[in-house]
Amino acid sequence: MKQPKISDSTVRRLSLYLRALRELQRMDRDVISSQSLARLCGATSAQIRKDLSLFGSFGKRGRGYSVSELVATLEGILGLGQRWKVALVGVGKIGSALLGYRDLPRRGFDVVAAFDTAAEKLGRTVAGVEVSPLEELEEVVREKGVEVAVIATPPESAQEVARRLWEAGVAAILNFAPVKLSSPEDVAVRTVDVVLELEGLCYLLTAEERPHVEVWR
Amino acid sequence: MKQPKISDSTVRRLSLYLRALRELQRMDRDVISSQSLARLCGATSAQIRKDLSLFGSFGKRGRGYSVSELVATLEGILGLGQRWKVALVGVGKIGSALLGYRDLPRRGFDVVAAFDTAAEKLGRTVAGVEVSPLEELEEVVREKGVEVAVIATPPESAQEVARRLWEAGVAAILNFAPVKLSSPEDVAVRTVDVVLELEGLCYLLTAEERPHVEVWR
DNA sequence: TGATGTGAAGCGGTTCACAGCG
DNA sequence: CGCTGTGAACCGCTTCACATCA
Repeated sequence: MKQPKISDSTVRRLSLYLRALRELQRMDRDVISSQSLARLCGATSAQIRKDLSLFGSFGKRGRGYSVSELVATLEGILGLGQRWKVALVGVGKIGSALLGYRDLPRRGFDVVAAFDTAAEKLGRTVAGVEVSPLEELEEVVREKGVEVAVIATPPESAQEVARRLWEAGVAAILNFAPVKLSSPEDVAVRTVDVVLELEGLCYLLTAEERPHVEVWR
Repeated sequence: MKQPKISDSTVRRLSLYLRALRELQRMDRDVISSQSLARLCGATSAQIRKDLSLFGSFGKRGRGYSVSELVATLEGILGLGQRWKVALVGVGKIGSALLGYRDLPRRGFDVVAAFDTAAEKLGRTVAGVEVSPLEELEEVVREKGVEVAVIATPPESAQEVARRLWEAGVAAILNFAPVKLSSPEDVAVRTVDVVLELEGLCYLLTAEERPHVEVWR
């Protein structure tokens, strides 16, 4: 099976499947059909089989999939066979919340460095990680071998921080600042914007209330 | 122009355009072409024109769009002409971070109620909002006229909380718990899962390193 | 028998290319 | 002349339907 082009939505779903499968694993379920799995993660069975078939065939006809095997397979595909070293830039409200988020180490992500500019935060240790001054970013990132970064700075600084991160060798960035980051194409960036999500929900609310407007403006 | 079916990705982009346009407004820019706007938010000019054309025609040929008019138009489309009352369930790390997040009120979302089960948090006021016991959810939600809710509870409680929310009349839910919420189709749900985003990034990192694997498993 | 794996069909979103208009 | 608005072409993801095989 050749390594094909995988769409972003497929990758998202693979993560979704994995999340559900781990849940099943905790419940000691050891075999599952694409149909049951579909119900658990809000997909369709055909979609699941198609997604998996992009990488190989992992099921047994007439029976279904082995939960533990499929977990291992998906972890392999997603690159979760290793632990990832994460740096956090910006130790404000969101940043601190992430530092204390137990699911990160539990799922293979170790926050090994944190940066901020505010003098009163420097040197303090939050959830076992010392907060370093932003000037030392390049140095610490290289020294500790950081692979993934989370940006939780104000929007004004995000682009600049991002540039410094990838110049220091970070190739994946999760951005919580509400700005579009422009980046070289060999750097992977995803942005999470809470307000944007809320706005999307509100569109649906107001759209329902006006089901058949004739002229828009 | 009839009210058409708008895809989720279009709605997301409209929010994206709006974010960039507000930025432009702050810089006193008053007219912009689809092309320049495209550069600012990582889209294509054709995409922007197509998206907008679903709702009407708002530009001037040969000139571009009026920034302030387009902001107003998009706010109208997205239902942001009003302020929304938000309830927060779960005042842990993420919940507290959201309570203190200034962009919410700034962008039209007022957190008017917060709930938790932990006795030591009850009655305390976080960022101007009193934390109420979870039992009072229905009562407070109805009393205050809450329209939108944010779930930031542990995953085990999320589904139950969600059900109670929509039974109390909440029609839009932003969910930070890493579980698939099943909901009636007249309730809008979006889930933000930080670990899932990180996993997606890691796929790209490892996929780059193995550009042409011949046999997958 | 029952569920997988997968070509083929269907569909919806994106891009193209240009007519239309200020 | 420049940029919008938009039908038409294109492309890729999703769904269907069934041959396949444990």
